[in-house]
Amino acid sequence: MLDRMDRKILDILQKDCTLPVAEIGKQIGLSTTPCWRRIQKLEEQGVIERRVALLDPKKVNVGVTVFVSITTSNHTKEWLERFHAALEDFPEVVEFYRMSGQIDYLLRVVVPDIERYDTFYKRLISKIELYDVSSAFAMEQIKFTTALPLDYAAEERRP
Amino acid sequence: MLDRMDRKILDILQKDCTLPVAEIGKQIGLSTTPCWRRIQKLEEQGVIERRVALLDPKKVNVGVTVFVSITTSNHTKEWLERFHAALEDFPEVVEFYRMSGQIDYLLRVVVPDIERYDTFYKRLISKIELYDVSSAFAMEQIKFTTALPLDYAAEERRP
DNA sequence: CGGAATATGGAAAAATAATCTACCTATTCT
DNA sequence: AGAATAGGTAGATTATTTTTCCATATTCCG
Repeated sequence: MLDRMDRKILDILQKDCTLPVAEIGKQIGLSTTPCWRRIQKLEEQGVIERRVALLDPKKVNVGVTVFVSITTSNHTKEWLERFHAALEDFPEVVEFYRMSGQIDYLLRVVVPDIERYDTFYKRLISKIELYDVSSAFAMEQIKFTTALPLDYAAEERRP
Repeated sequence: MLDRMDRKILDILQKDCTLPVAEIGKQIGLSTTPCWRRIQKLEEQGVIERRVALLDPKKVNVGVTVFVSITTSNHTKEWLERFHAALEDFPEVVEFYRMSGQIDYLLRVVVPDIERYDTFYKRLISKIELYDVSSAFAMEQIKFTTALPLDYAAEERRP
């Protein structure tokens, strides 16, 4: 269970993990040591998975996001494994979900432009057979955050 | 332009931004000071936007991802602003795109379970009028990374 | 109830890392 | 040749993390 202090710490670290522990402590009303211990514990428990640098997509030339909906007719274990492995190899695929409903899989792909998406697409379908692929282009990224809501963490988690 | 060294640095920092500069330097074959200077520059240029802690979604009780496709009939400026503002207020909405094609907007929403999604959905439609809303549930998050591909950053970026 | 065990908070010191400066060298470009 | 760029070393300074030691609650049994 995460108490109010833990959630305050996580709230801060999800926005900026460069702040000194002493500063975080000050913000939440805790001295350095207990604040530091809580952070350690959150890391041990795996609540904090890691700390990473976030880059500006445009500045690394991947300003275009495409959502790719995939349907497959092949549901064998062997195909699935090849599919997963294939997508791991594409750094352009930044998110990959197995879905319920009509669509089997959903990808979020980042590329510099539409031409490059086409190149990616060709490489994808040459690597693995897919029944149906449909691409939807994002015109604008209005919101993107890695900060998860913490309100639900106050309750007991389902097992 | 980002040269090979910059990309190596970014590659490391996208995975783990807690490493000491000296250690990063060692990994890429650069002494501390020039490595440090490059990181400073990448931050000034805004290539590195910020450094954040990533949490385990399940451990903060938001293990369920839902993609929400929204179509609207209202395209006035006033409606748009209210729409954007409304979604900013929902911490469950972690991604929000304006799309081309049939669907106008796409959201990624994180919640603890389907019941909670329903609660979210009701709050959403009570806040703003939407023409059509369609929800697709992710059964499994197979891949999720904040690390952008860096191969395209080697080229000149379009203005 | 008393007291051990546990959890939590705090102060201060020790260890580590970041930051910044100065100066030197090699390479490239004009 | 001279300017500009990039890397290197060394050292001083500051900032931060990590550890140690201690105090205070709170809980849980016998």
